[in-house]
Amino acid sequence: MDTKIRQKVESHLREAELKLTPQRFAILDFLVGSDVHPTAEQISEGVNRRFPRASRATIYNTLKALRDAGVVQEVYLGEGAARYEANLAPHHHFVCRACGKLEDVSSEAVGALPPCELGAGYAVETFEVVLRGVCAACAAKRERRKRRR
Amino acid sequence: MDTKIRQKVESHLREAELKLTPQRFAILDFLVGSDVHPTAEQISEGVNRRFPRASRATIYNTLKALRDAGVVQEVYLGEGAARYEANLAPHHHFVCRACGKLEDVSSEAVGALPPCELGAGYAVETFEVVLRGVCAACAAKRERRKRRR
DNA sequence: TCTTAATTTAGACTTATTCTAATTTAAAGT
DNA sequence: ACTTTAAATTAGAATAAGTCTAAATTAAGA
Repeated sequence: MDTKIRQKVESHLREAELKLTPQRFAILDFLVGSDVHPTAEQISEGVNRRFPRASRATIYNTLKALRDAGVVQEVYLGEGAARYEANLAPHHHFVCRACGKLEDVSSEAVGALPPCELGAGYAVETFEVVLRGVCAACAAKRERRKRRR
Repeated sequence: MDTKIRQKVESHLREAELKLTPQRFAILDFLVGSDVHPTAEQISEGVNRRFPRASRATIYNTLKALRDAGVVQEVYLGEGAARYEANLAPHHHFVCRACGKLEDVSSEAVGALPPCELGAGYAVETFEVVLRGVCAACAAKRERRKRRR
């Protein structure tokens, strides 16, 4: 494992006051090195290609612990399984209607939400935005198809 | 059933080119009359208190059909089960961190998203916002608790 | 090294949802 | 009203995602 990533992972675990177990290293390392927002199932497959193996319970326990520690984000899009990522920069998501790809969108790109009127007494602390549409690659494909006609 | 709601439900079903079955009436009627974003399970319980009964498969099939027809919205918050509502006005959601309550937030209250920079070629068509924080009722409760000390 | 609380494990269990194949029915046509 | 038929409904089996349990292991502090 890349030493730099290993150190990053280690500091995350320490920060979260979690024991530094090989399983946790493996899971968090896998997530740090992934940009596809894998499901628990995919994380399990990826991690278990090599030593150390992690049981299903450990995969779920670890993901939950890391989520609670604010080290990973859990994303629900209603496609069955939750998806995970280790992107710590505040961000939102874009889902392509055509290819289904899930991409991160930086918080800055979305900008601040206009102060919303929720009635007196409401305190909004965070917000998540899911943008839906067609990604550049799919849009280009469509354009080409159109031109061919 | 209230004649007005029945007509509303009927026009929705016709619009969606769905057969007008008693089960569909019952399900959609239940949703129109609910403001709690029930789960499929809760819809099943509510509908099956009285005639006509609807099987589990029908509940799910109907909700999916209505969702595809744009008549109901399916909301996923990662709490296990999907939740449903018949609010056709464009809107977003607020989840209270303290009591877990899910509330609608009108589109106007949230306002337009600032034109986001997703890179060339991206076409954003819709977006959903989930606001999280503390609702007025819970905020008041906390305030009272604080003062008592 | 010893201790202990935290962690991991296999596998059983639960919950949410989908599937299947047989039966029924809404609605269009006569 | 009566027939027809594609669509819808049904009970229950099947699947998928995640949680729980209780025993075994282990990280980390004394």
